[in-house]
Amino acid sequence: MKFETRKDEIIQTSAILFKKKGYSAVTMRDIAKAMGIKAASLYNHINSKQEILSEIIISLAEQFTKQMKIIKSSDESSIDKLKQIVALHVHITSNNQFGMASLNSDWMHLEAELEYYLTLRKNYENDFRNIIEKGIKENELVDANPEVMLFSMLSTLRSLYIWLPKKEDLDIQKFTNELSLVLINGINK
Amino acid sequence: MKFETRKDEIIQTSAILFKKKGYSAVTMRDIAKAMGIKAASLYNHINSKQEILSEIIISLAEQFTKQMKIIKSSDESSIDKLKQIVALHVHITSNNQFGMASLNSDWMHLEAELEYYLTLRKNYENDFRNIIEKGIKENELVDANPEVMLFSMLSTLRSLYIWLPKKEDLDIQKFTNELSLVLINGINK
DNA sequence: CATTCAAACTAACAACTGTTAGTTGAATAT
DNA sequence: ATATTCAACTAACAGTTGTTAGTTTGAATG
Repeated sequence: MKFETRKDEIIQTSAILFKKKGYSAVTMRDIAKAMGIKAASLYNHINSKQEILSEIIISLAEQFTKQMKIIKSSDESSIDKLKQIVALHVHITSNNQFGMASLNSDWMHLEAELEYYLTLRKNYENDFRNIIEKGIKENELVDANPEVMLFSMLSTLRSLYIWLPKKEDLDIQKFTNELSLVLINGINK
Repeated sequence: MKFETRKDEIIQTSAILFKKKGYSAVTMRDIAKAMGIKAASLYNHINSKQEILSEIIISLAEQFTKQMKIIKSSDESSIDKLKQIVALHVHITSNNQFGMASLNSDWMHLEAELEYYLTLRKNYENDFRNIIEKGIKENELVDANPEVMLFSMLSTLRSLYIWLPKKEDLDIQKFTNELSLVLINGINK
């Protein structure tokens, strides 16, 4: 692992610890110890513990928002858009295993940026839902409850950070295809 | 809400707070305040904060284990067993919205009972996996990666505690059927 | 009426929390 | 050589943490 700046190193080190124990259970002294320095030294690079969490979560949330904007305004079929969403989640998660844990488990500990995060998430879910609803309307998808479809897909995609690390020697492209298949075509023969 | 004992009331009240902020961010004073008493008074009924978490999580994990044992040793088809697993998760989660949040998010803060919990979980996942693999072998399920199938279903089922509460006026039976359909048959027309 | 007892209370503890202030030494720039 | 900057340090803070000890209360029981 290499780091752009010392601040970046603090953030990535923190993300590892946050994934293991959660934001609240990790102390500034824990983070410092993991870096081989004293807690007070961290403040030469960051302003607060809160800032660390915020940097981890917001940057990831903005990546999702940015890519979703591209996906939704493309002119592909609904199924293909859904496949692209699957690929998006696999891609970001495989590159940010630890940060994604914070995004999913510690977002409620955001303070100044909580509202902003919730807006990003709401918009993302709405875009996702619209793609599903259009797919149903245009007879690409089965006529089932779109809310249940959204819930099922999103739950799986949001849990990727738990599963991806367990398969270290994973072919990402292959996994993306397998996952798309299961999510879209189900498991019934 | 009514409670069997005062200890029970502490556990259920704690579960509500744990869901909102996580185990580590909830203090004994928070729990006491929510009950209208002082923190020290909690210790007339419980031995430690840790015990509260343990009671919440282990009792739920044992419910799953117990029911899985029944499902796996029945002589139904693999598909029907999977449908029963879906129903099991919906049932337990709808009755334990708050506790399920701890089970999914705060299990790593177990101490004395951590190992026991991990054993229960591992066994549960193995039983789940065996049902899927048998389904593939007997041509009931598509010949896709069973690990991906397990991951996808289990992720969705484990996230139920987040989604169920949002649909207060939900017909549980109907929801169970819709969810089974999406998980098993997919969303593709 | 006296006694018992569960369940509340007050007061305190030692350890730990995030954070600030001021200092030091080494590397870099002038 | 001198000055500046960076990034570490020590020491300390005020507040919070889980928990213990000992005490009071009020209702049920004898």
